[in-house]
Amino acid sequence: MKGIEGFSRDAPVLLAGPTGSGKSALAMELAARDGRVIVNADALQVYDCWRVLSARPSATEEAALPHALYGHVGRDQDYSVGAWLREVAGLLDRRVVIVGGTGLYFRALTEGLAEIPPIPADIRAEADDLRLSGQVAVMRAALDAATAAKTDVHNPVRVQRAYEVQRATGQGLAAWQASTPAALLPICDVQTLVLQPSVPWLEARIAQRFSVMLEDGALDEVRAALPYWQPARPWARAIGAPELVAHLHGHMSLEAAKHAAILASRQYAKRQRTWFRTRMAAWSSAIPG
RNA sequence: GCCCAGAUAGCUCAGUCGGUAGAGCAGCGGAUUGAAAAUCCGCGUGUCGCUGGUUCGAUUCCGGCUCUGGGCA
Repeated sequence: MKGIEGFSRDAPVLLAGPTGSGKSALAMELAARDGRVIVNADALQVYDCWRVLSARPSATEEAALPHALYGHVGRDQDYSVGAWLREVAGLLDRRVVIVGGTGLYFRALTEGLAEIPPIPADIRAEADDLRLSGQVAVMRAALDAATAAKTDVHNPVRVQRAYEVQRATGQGLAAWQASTPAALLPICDVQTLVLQPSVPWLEARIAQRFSVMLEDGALDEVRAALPYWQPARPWARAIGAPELVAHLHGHMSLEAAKHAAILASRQYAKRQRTWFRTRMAAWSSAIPG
C-alpha cells in the first residue's frame, strides 16, 4: 500500500484507520521492514477476553513479530487513556509503529494529557449513582464556572467525569487541563498515516469480517464471557458482544445479531471518520483498496 | 369469486373533524483531555398507491382500479 515507502526507519510511526481498514496488516509490513514493535492504540484490543471479537492479531502473528499492549488487560481491571499513555511511554526507547482506531489515544499521545490522579472507587460509585438516578444536574451544579463552560452539559458521562475530578482533587477539570504537560510524541516528531477508505469499500469489508469472526469462534468467545457478563463494563462494549449475548440468551436470532453487530460497526466507523477528518487533518493519508 | 383491513420518509408507523404532514429507527453532519468500539449534539419535500368525482381547495370524503395481509366460499 502507498503511504509508508517514504517513512524513515527510525522515527516513530503513528498509523490510524477506521475499523476494518487493514491497518494491522500494514503495521506488520512496516514492523517487518524496519524492525519495529507494533504498539496497540485501540481501546478494545487491550482486553484479554476478546481476541476474535476485537480483531486482535492472531497468536501466530503475535509470535512472528513483536507486539505490545494487546490483550494484556483483564476483564475486571480498570483501564483508560491515561493508563495506555503511561504504558506507551515505557516503549519509546525502541522503534515503534503505533497502530489503532481510537482517536482519543492518538490525541493524548500527540497533544498531551492532563495529569489527573485516579478517581477513588467511592467517588466513582457516588457519581454513578447520581447519573443512573437522573441527577446529572446535581453534578453539573458542583462544577466551577470555567469547567462548566467547557463541558458538554448535555452529555452525562462528560459531566460525571468533571464532577469526579472536582470531588477527588478539589480542583476543577478545566484547571487540570490548562496545565497539561507537553505531549509525548508531538506530531512534528513522528510520521503519521491515517487510512481513509471509501465508505462502500469499508462497509463491504466490515460485513465480511463479521462473518469471518463467527467462523473463527466469536460465538464461543462470547459464550465463555457469559458468566462474567456486565453490560456496563468497558470490555462488554465490544461491538458484537451485546448482540451475541442477546442471541445466546435466546432474545435474538443469530442472523439478527449479526446484522445488528454489522450495523453497530458501520456506525462506529462513521464516528471514526468524523474524528480522523476533523482532528487528524494534519496527518498524511492513504486510501486502501 | 365475495367480505374485511391496510397502502403516508430508506424501514416500522402516527396524523390531518377537508387548508399538501411527523415520530422512532436507518442515514448524513458535528463534538469528544482518563469507561472513547463509550457518550452527546444538530439535520425531516415525502408523486400521503393509481384514477375519476364532490369542493374555492382532497393525502383526508365518495366511486372505481391495483397491490398486500386476513377471513368466507
